[in-house]
Amino acid sequence: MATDKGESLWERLERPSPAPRQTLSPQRIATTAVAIADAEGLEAVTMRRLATELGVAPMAPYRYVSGKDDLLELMVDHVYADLRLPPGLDWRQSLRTLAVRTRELMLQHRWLAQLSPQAKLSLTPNRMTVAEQALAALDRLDLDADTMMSVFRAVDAYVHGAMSYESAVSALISEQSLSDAHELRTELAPLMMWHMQTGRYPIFQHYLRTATRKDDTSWQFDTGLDCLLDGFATRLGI
Amino acid sequence: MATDKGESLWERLERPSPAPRQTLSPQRIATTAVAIADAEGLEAVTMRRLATELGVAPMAPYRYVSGKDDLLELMVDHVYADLRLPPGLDWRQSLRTLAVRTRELMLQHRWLAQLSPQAKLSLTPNRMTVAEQALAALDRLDLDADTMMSVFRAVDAYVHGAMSYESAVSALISEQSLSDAHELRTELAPLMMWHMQTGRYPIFQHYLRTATRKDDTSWQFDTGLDCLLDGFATRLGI
DNA sequence: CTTCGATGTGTACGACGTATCTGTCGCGAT
DNA sequence: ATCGCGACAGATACGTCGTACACATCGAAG
Repeated sequence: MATDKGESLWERLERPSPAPRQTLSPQRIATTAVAIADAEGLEAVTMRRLATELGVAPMAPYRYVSGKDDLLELMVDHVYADLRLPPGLDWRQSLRTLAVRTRELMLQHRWLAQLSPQAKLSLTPNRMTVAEQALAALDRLDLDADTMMSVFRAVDAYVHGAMSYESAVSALISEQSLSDAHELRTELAPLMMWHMQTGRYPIFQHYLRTATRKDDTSWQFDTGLDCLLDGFATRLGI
Repeated sequence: MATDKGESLWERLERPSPAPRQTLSPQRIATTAVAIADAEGLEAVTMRRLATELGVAPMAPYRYVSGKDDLLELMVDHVYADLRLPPGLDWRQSLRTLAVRTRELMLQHRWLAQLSPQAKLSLTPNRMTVAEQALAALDRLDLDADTMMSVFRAVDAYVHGAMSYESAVSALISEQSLSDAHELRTELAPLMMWHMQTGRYPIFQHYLRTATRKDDTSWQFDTGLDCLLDGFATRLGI
């Protein structure tokens, strides 16, 4: 009923030609969606917003992704394309750079660590490639298949868990447009104070008073990671 | 305009008395919401659904929780009340039972592991208590505050990361009403086959063919955990 | 009896994901 | 040169969600 409304010819000619076709592609959709998420956070990534950004009708992207879940998978795969492991490293160097690079990736794209677990689970080509590279480094050790995989998974679990926490904190910081972690703590102080005033958390309180690396997230990440790697070394006999 | 519509007296008398007041409480809200999530998954937890289940108008719970985020925090705190560490354990036993109990909690409430990281981050009394208990076990070791916290955090990160993965898989299983993990694999087979046919993942393929504990998620969890604990032991000199 | 704060109700709005129908382009076969 | 078809994008609409806001109703204190 709206198509044959008063609009005729001239108006229709006025309308920018529906583009030389092939405006959309999974590539373009992925980069655009990632750009939105990088700039304004995951909650800004909306089917409608994506379409607007692409200069296209709300339903258009559905030709390429079956729904929002698909879009998220596409985004994950897209950013993981940047993650490659240099060859020729021993198992420990491999796992370590895997972990560190993944962390860097998640710091660059904070939304990555905020995705729901099932979006991160996705068996995506670029994620598979990363896994394969890490497994390749472990394959030389003559571990049985189960152990090899569980070593890989343990590192992956640590990285994701640690980054979930770290990027939730950093999201809190930028959400309130605070400049650094120290300001965050003074912001959160009332809540923390309330907890502490109950006197139920003496050791935690002691930590808050005496710790000197509360803001050194890299150190915290690396320390835990190195412990984990030490564990593999001792338990599996290098 | 709807209040003084035709409705008069008899209709108003018919209306069930607005209940003897104090129908709602944070407690009741939490248990009800948790029950919904346990039974039908996190996506079934809706403000409207919650209200219906409580026998109350959609906006009523807002007197007690400021929004959906608050509700999620309340739910997290509620289930963590069940998690206590027995006293008198050494540091390793403490961290291990902390991890294992947390895993059990997340298996009991699969939605826990599916929450967005910022919902899990919440500084909730019962979570604080758990942390305090774990830190207490570490406090006897004379580590500096930073190291102590990073040990605790590493275990927490591992647990959350591992359970994110595990419960995403188990959600996939129940989502398609498959009876066990083996059926899942035959269901996922086409996708996996497609990946394998590319020939780009030879080591992964080797794992799929020769691994015998692919479904033993407890073993996988415990193995990674024990490696991590070994790592603390060696790196920190017990 | 009146007044008041605490508590639950009713209604409504805007945003979101997405099903479906319709129009239009480009290309290969006739 | 034309026709028709399949791939592509537009337009519209529906149902559901979170939640803002104004109102009604209760219990108890004055």
